[in-house]
Amino acid sequence: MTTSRPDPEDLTARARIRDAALRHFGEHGFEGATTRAIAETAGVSPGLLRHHFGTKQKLREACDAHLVKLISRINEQAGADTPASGMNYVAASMAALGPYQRYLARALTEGRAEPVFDAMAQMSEQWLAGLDERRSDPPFADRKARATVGTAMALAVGILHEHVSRGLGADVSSQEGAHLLALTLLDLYSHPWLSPEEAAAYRDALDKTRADTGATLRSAKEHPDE
Amino acid sequence: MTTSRPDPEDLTARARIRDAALRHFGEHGFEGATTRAIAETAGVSPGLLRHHFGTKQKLREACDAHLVKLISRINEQAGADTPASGMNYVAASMAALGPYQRYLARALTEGRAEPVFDAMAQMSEQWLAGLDERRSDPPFADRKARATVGTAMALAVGILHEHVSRGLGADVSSQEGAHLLALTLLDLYSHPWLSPEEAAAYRDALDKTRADTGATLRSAKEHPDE
DNA sequence: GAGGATACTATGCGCTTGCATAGGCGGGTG
DNA sequence: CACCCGCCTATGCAAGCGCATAGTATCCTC
Repeated sequence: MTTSRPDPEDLTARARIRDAALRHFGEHGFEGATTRAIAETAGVSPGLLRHHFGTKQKLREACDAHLVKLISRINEQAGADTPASGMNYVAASMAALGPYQRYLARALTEGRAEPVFDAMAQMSEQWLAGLDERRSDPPFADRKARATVGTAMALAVGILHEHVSRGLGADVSSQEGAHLLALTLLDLYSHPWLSPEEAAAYRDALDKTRADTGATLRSAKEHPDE
Repeated sequence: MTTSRPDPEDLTARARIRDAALRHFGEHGFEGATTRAIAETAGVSPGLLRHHFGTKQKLREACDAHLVKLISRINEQAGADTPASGMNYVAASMAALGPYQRYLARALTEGRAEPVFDAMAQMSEQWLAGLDERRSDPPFADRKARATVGTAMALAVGILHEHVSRGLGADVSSQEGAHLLALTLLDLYSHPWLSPEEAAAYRDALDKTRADTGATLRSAKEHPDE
C-alpha cells in the first residue's frame, strides 16, 4: 500500500529481514554473513527468517529479485523522463541503489544480478543509438558491444567507490565528492584518450598481431599467411 | 594449462599453499573458502598451512602482498617499455594477473588491494600527462581525479568479465572475445559519448543544482540510521 | 466464538570450521 | 654419533553455523 519509503519500523518483518540481509550480505559477503545476525538486525528470531525464506540461499535470491525490481522501476521512470541524459541515468541508478551498493557490487563481481546489468546496458544502447545517428565514421564494434563495455565502465565507479574516493580525496557519497566525480566524468566522457588516428593505428596493429597469433598467446589456431 | 610460470610441483609448499589460496579465495570468497580445502588443493596437510601462515587472515594478507609484488614488477617492465600505450598496459596487467583475476576483483570491490589500484592509477596519470600537453581547453577536474576514475573504468572490464562476455557474445578470455573487446575499447576511447558543448552544459547545470543541494541526491544522501 | 491458517519464538541437533597440540621425519652441525 | 631445528602430519576440540521441530500468539473467516 505504502510504496513511498516507509520507516523500517513500519515495514513487514519479511521486508525488514530482506533489507537486513542486503546489508549483511553486502558488508560481509554471502558466506560471511550469518542468518542469526541478519535476524537480530531485523529484530526477529532466526526461526522467522527460515519461515519466510526457507534457506539462506533462497534469502539471497529474494535479495537479488528485489534489486531487479528496483532497477526496473528506475528504468520505467527514466523512460518517461526526458531523453536527455543517459549518463545521469547511471547516476540516478546508483543513488537509488545507494543503500544496497555494496551488495550490488558483490553480486555483479560474482557474475550474478544479470538482469540489473542487462537493463542498464539496454539503456546505454538506447543512448548510443541517438549518438550513432550523428556519427560519420563506422564504429569499430556493434552497438551492443559498445553499450555493454560502456555500462561496465559506468558501474566501475560504484563498485570501486572506496578506491575512487581515495583517489579523489573526497568520499563519492559526500556532496563535494559527488560533485568532483561528476565533473571528472563529464570531462572523461567528452574528451577521448585516443585520437581517431591513434585508434585506427592500434586497430590495424591489432589485426596484424591477430594474424600471426601474437607472442603472448601461443595457440596456433589460424593459418599464418606467410 | 599453458601458463608461463613453473610447474606447481616445483614450487615450495608455501608458494603452493598461497597459490591455492588465491584460487579458493577468488572462487568462493574469503569466508566461503576453507583452510582444509586450500591445503588439499596445495597437496599438504591443514597443519602445514597453519605452520607457514599462522591464521587464515594472515594467509590472505600474504595473498594480497603477493599480488602487490606482481603488479609492481609489471610496472617496472612497463616503465622500461615503449611509452606508447597506456591502454594495453592495463591489458597486459590483466593478462599477467589473469589466473588471479577473480581474487583481484574481489579484493578491489571490498576496498582492499589499494597498492594495486594506486599503481595502475599512477600509470594512467602518466599517460594523461602526455595527453594534456596536446590539449587546449582546461580540464574539468585535475589530472589525478581523471586518472583515478579512468583506472576504475579500465578495471571494470576485468571485474565484470562475466557480464561483459555475455553482452559481447564471446568470452573475453577467448581469442575472438579479446579481439572484439579490444576493438570496442578502441572505439570507446576514441569516440566521446558527449560533445564538448553538451559537457559544458551539463557542468553548468551541475553547478546550479549544487547551489540548492540538488533534488536527485536527496534520497541517497541521508538514510535514517538507528 | 470455534477453527484454522499465519506469524513468530524457543530449543536443539548435526556438521563444519579455524585453530591448537603432540609427534614424526630428514638433513645439517658439533 | 647425538643433537637439534625447520618442515610436515595426525588428531582433536570448542565454537559457530544452517537448518529442523515443537510450541505459542495473533488474526481472519464463517
